[in-house]
Amino acid sequence: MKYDFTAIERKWQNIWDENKCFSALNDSNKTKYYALIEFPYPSGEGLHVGHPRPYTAMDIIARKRRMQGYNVLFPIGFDAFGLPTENYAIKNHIHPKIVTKQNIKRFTEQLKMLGFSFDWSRTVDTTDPDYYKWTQWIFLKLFKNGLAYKSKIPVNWCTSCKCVLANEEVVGGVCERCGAQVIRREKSQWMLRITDYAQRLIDDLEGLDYVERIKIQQKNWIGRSEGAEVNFATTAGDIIKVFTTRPDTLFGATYMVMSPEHKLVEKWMPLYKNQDKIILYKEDASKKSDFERTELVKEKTGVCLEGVMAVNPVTGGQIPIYISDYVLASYGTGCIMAVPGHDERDWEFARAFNLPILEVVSGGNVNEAAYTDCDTGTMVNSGFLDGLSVDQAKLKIVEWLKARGLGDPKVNFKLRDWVFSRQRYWGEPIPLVFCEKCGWVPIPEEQLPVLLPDVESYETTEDGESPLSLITDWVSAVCPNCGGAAKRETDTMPQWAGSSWYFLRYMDPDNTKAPVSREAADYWGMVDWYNGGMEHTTLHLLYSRFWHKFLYDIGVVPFPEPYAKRTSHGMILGNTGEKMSKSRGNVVNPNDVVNEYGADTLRLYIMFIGDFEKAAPWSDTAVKGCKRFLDKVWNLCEAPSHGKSYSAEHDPIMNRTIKKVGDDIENIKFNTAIAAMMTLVNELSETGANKAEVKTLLTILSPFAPHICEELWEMNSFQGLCCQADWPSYDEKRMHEMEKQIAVQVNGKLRTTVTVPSDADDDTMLDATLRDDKIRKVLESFNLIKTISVKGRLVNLIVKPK
RNA sequence: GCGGAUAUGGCGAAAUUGGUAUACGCGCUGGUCUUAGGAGCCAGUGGAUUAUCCAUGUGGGUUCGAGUCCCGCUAUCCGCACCA
Repeated sequence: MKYDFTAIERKWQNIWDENKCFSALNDSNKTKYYALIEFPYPSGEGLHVGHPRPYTAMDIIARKRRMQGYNVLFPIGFDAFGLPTENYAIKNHIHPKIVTKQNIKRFTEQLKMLGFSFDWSRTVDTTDPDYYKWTQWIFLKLFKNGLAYKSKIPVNWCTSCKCVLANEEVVGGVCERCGAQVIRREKSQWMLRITDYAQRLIDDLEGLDYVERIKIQQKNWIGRSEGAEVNFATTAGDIIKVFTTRPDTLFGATYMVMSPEHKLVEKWMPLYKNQDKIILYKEDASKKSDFERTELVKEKTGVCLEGVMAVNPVTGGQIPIYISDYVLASYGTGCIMAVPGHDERDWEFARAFNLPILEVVSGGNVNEAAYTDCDTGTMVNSGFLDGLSVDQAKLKIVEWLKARGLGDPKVNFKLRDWVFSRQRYWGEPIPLVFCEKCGWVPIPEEQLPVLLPDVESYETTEDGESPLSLITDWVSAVCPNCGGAAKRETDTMPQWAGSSWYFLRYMDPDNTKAPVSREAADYWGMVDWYNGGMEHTTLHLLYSRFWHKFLYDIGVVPFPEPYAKRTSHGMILGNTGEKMSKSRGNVVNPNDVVNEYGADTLRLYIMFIGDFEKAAPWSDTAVKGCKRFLDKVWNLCEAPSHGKSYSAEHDPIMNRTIKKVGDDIENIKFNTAIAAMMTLVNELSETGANKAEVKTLLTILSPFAPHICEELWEMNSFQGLCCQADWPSYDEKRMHEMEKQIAVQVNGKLRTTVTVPSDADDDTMLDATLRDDKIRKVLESFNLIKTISVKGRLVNLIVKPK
């Protein structure tokens, strides 16, 4: 018979579906296992060949867990709010709802075609009012707990489109759509106080099984640093607060730098002798993003605030104040004390502006470069700190400042609060109204969801407000508090909102009383294994951990962290190693691969392509190798000889392969698991396999290539379905061959190999080595000084000439 | 700039974690079968001046032994808060 993958794949997908093979049960006496992928954004382009990489990986885990006897939850859904759909709607005048529906339909077909063992009965869609009702509910809880607030913050503003732009829509300082100048403009936005959770978000990483680099990136993103807040008096009368991690260098502070947006810079405007220059500089800075400001190793720019001086609190000396764009308003207090002797950026700035550079920590040469070492230097030129180490000086100076009310120890985080509002249509409406009398008032929970109303046009208004603001009927509301006239909030939520809690909804997708019932949350507990892209490490992962901790605090969920284990996959690149993108025209559509080779081949290849954690370029020709492998499997397993156990000849490799494949799956080394199965099939093909061998092969291969295994399983009349078989066990004692080839080195260089029994001890190995002709020849002219033996590996002879 | 990573044949990669570098696959070469081959099967395949020597981006170091550990370079990729 021929391997007709098209017919086979459709056949088994239907059978699995009819038998509800992959439905997770909420009442089961089996141990639960929750495997999670990042749900896709249903884009108009459809699935591309990068999607199946993480999905296949977690499908392999889910299928293996079922075979190991777990009650597995492996769900799927759609993160469907967002910019691309909205932009498509604007361009083509189609309701995003319709576009989303079409895209989800297409994605569903494509995902089903690949044979993933998702529980389709629990599918969620973030744009479904039954879902976003609970997203709004969570927002209201945050609001009521003081974690949502309004604040003026700078946004990207397109001067021509008159709308707020996402950073991604700003390319090289101009608007991606129209090419007009983009400036930074202040706008009042809803913010979430994620910074209140900063410390817990760091601390609780401790007990989690995340890949180490993910933990490191999260910690660095949150960016905790210890230091002090120091008050500097000014000749204008105001106090400037600065945050510094190096209070020990306070004697070396020879000037100050404020961000151009600092409130005091504006307040002091009448005092300046060089107003024009300052206004010009502020304007220039507003055209640059934070990224551009700190990006280049460029000449430092800035302007002195002539007319105002600051006072160094320890020396009492007056020092000048500058504004410069290398100081960001969003970090610390938006103002720094500059210590050019011991900070690189300050040093460069001081050089550019001819400012004095003072040495206050000895050990370097501050005329050559900033000396930033904290471990070895001693304090100098620092009055009462002289002679102390940096660490001692830090403690003493903070104590000194505190006693005089001039400063305090302070922990600072790089993490900023989460900008939560968007002036966009395609997002969850923020369920608040503004009442002149009562302020911001939440919509009563029983009135949720606040439905997204239909609009004529999806573009933002002239002054950058959400299109919802144009629907006057909808905007005008009654204040739930006082019954007076009120106005609805017209901003919507960012796409991150829906994806911050979706994994909870899968546990209990049809609940109309709560986002998730306590019973379901108790049973399913933490997500056991969450795999996703490295690009989500800082934002999505952090946002969802934050929301989850909040839900834990208010008693919705019984555990403080959402994900027990987190791994990440690398990207699939185009043929030439570049990112796959529509504009490059190198996107590979999985449908084409499935039509030509079948879903099993695609799944196998995408897992074989390379290290799962690293990026890998797609190759059209290399796919064939996996198809050839499946052809070989088909030929081997079609008609095996009878045999209830492995043949003596194949016993070691059978046991070894079971162990290797099982271990490799757990360690996300799918590529070497497949290589091991290829080696096995090559060996079995030489002599033919028996029924027992075929059964094991099909079982361990089935998580990777489930359809062909299921068909061959049936052809061999094995019991039940392959996907419901037990994961095979192996015998450690039966994994090894009787004999082993070991390396023989002379002075560390390989000279020959000898064959010894696998369990040979040092003496036996040495004996065999010394009996070797080549080695005997060597020893005729050299004296043996020392031997090093490594069991089962090598013998190294250290020799000297006679 | 800040943060995270990577570098091994013509290509994707592997290496029991300090012990025979290049497993597995692609490609290529030769053979075979065939009316035909862009199918299948068999053999070969790191390089060279081949009894040996040289090879894991690059320069040092530690070690009996280094792709793996340490120090210094170089190059590349990802993220940077309103893309998802």
